[in-house]
Order: sequence, then structure tokens, then C-alpha cells
Amino acid sequence: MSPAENAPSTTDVAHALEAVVTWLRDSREPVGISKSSLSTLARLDVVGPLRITDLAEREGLTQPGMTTLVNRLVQTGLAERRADPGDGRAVLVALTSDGLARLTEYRVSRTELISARLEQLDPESRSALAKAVPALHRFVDDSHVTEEK
Amino acid sequence: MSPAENAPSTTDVAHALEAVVTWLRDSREPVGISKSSLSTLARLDVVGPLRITDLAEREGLTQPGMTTLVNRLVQTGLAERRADPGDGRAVLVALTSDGLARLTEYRVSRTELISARLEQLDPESRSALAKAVPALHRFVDDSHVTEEK
DNA sequence: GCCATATGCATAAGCCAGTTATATAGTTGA
DNA sequence: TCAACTATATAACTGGCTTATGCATATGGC
Repeated sequence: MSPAENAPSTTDVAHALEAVVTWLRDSREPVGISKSSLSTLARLDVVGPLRITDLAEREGLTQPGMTTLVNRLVQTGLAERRADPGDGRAVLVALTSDGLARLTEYRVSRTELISARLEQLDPESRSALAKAVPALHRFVDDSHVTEEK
Repeated sequence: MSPAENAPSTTDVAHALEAVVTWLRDSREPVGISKSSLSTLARLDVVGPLRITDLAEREGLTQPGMTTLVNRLVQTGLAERRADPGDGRAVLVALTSDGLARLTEYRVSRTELISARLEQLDPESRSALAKAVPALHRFVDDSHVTEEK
């Protein structure tokens, strides 16, 4: 409960991370595009063209929900539907260059927001955060986590 | 771009924090209550009873939106409306004991989720994160930030 | 003290992003 | 070749917001 007095416990770290998440969530400026859409664009950028069903599963939406979302992306020119060679039922959703541009713009603005904030911190804090970078990546990386159940 | 080779830059830290935010957002389990409702309950817990208008401003909603949200909270027994002594127009929204219990339950489950993940990390990573706790708190703390504009 | 104006909240109507249920087109294997 | 399965689409509905508006109370200049 008191990271100032003793060494921070796991719970203290958890609370600090939650606080950061809350701050970053609240610091989102309206960007004219939904969080789901941005997340889907990012997924397409990272993974490449995907089927509707596949996208839906990865993004945690239902298939009809993803169909609607993709409709919006296509209508605004951020993504396109391609035929899946070898399966006439399926569709491959792919990022357009406009979609990539939009995604990049968003990523840059977010990074700038956070960086500006970081640069206002005292040097010791910045150093501590810099040293925590590998740990933060390990935290979100599933590959080393021992799955249970 | 390569935190593994050189000392992590501010941009690297920003990306790591974004990655954590994304992971924590995706790790939210359905909880039967909206994010806005939880955030509002937390606000009431931290700040104490507030007016509808005040709540709306702090939570980034419109006043009618907050009226509706408070209606839901009241109907589910998580909050209550009190008369504002000294202003017959106003209402003070306050957390009920049920509301506090629900909020606590959520907070505990979140903390447990994150803690469990932390405990699977290697000791050096855990140590690095523990040392970063004060810096994380400073990052989200507005009080020392030099405002511009 | 009165009245014009401002303020706090509620209601109404509509929008948007999601849901479940169902239909249609294409695929696959016995 | 046809029954069963799969991928997507469409329809109808819901939740959580929005804007526009109304009503009650408060406030200050006169």
C-alpha cells in the first residue's frame, strides 16, 4: 500500500500499471474513427489480409459485427475486400494505402503525446522507465507465460 | 527502434506503455457493467458525492448522458440521488454500499489478473518494474507537469 | 420584492456500434 | 451427388451515447 516506504509489491506494480492505463485511456482525443476500427486496422497491418471470421475472432467481435465494421472501413476507403483464391465463400480483408496512412497518423500522434509527457519527467524517473522497457514487453508477451487450465 | 541494442529512447518507452495498455484493454473480461459506469463509480468513491453536471464534465459525457448513466446506477442499486442542501435544483449522486462492493470486487479482480501475470515474469523484470513504480505514478500525476498554451 | 436571465436536471428523439437469429452461397466428403 | 458444414450477409433489436428542448429553481439589477 505504500511504495514510498518499502519496496513496491506486486500489487503496487499492478496498481501503477492500472493508473497508467486509465490515464492513457482518458487522454485519447476524438479521432473520428472508433477504437475497434483502429484496432482492426492495426491487426491487418501486423498480420496481413484476413478473413472476416478470423478478424472477428481476433478482435473479440461476432462475425456479423465484423462484417459491419469492415463495411465501414471499405466505405471510408481504409480497407478493401479481396476474393479469396481457393474459397469462393470467403473474403480477404486488406488494408489500403489510405488505411495504412490513417493508422500511421494515429500511431504517431499517440507516441508524441506519451513522449511529450515522458520528457517532462525528472531524469531518475525517465531512467527507471527506460530500464523497465524490456520488462514491459515481456509482460505483454504471451510466449513465455506458462498457460494453465 | 531497438531497445535490445541501445538504451531505450523516449519513443521506445512510449511504445512499451502503449503495448501494456493494449494488453490490459484486451484482457478485460465481461463484467456485466459498462466501462463508463465503473469509471463513474470509481470517481464517486475517490471524490465523494457529486452533482450530475460535475460528474458529466469529469467523465467526459454530456449532462443528459450522465443523467441516463446515473439512472442505471440508481436502478441497479449502485448509487443514490440525494438532495443538495442549499440548491433545490441540484442532485448529489453518491455511492451506495452495494456500489462500493461492486467496485471493490472489480478492482480486486483486475489487480489479481495483473499480479498473476507479474508473478510469472523473471526476477530481473519484476525488479525493473518495481523500481519503475514511482516513475509510473509520476507519469500519471498532473501536479508537476508544466502546462502549456 | 420582482422579473429577466442563468443554471441544474430531466425528457424526447435519434444515431451508431454492437448483439442474436436467420438466410444464402459456396465447399467437402461419403 | 447430395447431406452436412462453412463463410459471409442481412434483419431486427439493444445499449449507451448524442443534440434539442422543457421545466424548476436560483440570482442579481432595479
